[in-house]
Amino acid sequence: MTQIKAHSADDEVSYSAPVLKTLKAACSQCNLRELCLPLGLSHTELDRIDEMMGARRRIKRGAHLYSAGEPFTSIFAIRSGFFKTGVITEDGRDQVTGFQMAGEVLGMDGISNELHTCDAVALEDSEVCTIPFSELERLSTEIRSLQHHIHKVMSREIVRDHGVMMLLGTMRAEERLAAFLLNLSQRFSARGYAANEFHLRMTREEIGSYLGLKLETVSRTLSRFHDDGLISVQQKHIQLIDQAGLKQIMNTCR
Amino acid sequence: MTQIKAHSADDEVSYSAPVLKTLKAACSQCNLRELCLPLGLSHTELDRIDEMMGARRRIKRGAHLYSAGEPFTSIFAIRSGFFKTGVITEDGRDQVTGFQMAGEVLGMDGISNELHTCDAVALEDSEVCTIPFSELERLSTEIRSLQHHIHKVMSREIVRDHGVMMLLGTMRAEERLAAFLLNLSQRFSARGYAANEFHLRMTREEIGSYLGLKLETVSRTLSRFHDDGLISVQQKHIQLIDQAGLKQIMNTCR
DNA sequence: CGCAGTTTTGATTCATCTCAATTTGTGTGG
DNA sequence: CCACACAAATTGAGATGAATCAAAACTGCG
Repeated sequence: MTQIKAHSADDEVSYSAPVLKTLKAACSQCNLRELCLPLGLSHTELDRIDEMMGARRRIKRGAHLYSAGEPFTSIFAIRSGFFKTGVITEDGRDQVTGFQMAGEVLGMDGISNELHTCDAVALEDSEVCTIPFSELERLSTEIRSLQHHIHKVMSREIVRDHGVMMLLGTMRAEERLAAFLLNLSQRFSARGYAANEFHLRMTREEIGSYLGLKLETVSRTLSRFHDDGLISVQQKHIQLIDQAGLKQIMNTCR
Repeated sequence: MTQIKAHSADDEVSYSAPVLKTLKAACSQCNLRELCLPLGLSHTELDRIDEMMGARRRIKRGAHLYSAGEPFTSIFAIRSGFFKTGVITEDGRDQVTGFQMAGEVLGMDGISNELHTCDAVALEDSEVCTIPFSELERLSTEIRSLQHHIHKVMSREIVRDHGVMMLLGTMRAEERLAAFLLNLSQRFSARGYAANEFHLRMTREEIGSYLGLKLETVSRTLSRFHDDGLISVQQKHIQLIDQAGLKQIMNTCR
């Protein structure tokens, strides 16, 4: 259902290549390349990667890119948009495991059992590049820098997860929120967006789930930051006014 | 300092191979092979893997296998013993990110930046096989099942981390402890040890750090389990008396 | 045998959750 | 385009689970 939209990719009409070609992701043309791929690839290597890539897919806000339990075949590179990933237990508990934005890779949890182990949901209309995983493995036996890059990306995910464990295991609510806001800021600015003014794509409940807090606590803590002049909050619109102050909270709180 | 002991590996004296050979890990001889390596390797492939492997290393209880900030060159397969991994922030906060036992792989967090990002400490006298990572990458371009196995192992680590995030984010103290004990039990029994009687290698404080609780809470909760007839606790000696009851606590608590 | 590190247990405090009411925002259909 | 309904966010008051502080008991090691 979600891939129907791929045909209407309106930023691709200028291409003169045959229809089938326009459905595919073209890394060689992509300005996010340095996020998904290693540096220093030759033209031939890039061509082979273009060849290997699967279709682009548009995911409407609220739609699932994949769900826990589905068979795993591909990982996904986010071309534009914003996602959350999360797991749900039998007894209905929900844990958001991460928020992902353009240039980040989704779905690597599925490799271990050939099944996706979490849900990936678009938080705004998004576009992803499908990367058929066994194709990727095949090609990476020939392009060593590509192979190493896969390892790096997976390792980065592990390191990130350790950071979240630290956050959940040792930090109090204020510290968690401060860390969360600073992390978002840093990632937005790395993508050329404003570092201290952004729009939250997720609800307070989703933030809370990610940070191990209740939505009321998230709301209250944001209000306190607001009152203390650290940030400005108007619903989902956030301005970081005193980044140094937020950093201080992250460390000094205890 | 920690690798000095490698020479005294006393279970290797029966080998007739030259000294240098006895220092190396021999996967082909290892009964933990199915945990570290893919199934269905040919003799030639196994030989090449043996060739690629680095030295075995003995790590005394309390010694570091590696520390955060050290340059990354190898991952490690645990041959025997027990480890903890953890991160420490500048402001001195300590988070145990995992406990590892025989057959599990350590150090994959280091791939992303060529630096170890956490500490790995032996909780009992242990032995590990050093796997030089760039050698492993080289060889895995030739042995596809090996390449896929690396991906699986890393993916499994990501899935495990998500489980810990769920635990830290949504569970109360009793649930965390119950989940922790059941997880240990399951891993011990997968290695042929008793499923419901084991020795904790870590302190209450280390358990607490892993579970996001204070050591007093860990102790109290264990005592409560004991009083309720779910387990028997005598210091580090644990018996699971009512596994079903523990499972119930994991789910029904809320 | 004694000492240091670990664990247990108790009393109290505090941060976060829970429950509840209100306000604000958003999307849909008349 | 407005009004209505529903979802999201804010705010308050009170309950509670885990942290903190403190002291005692146990373990193992030199």
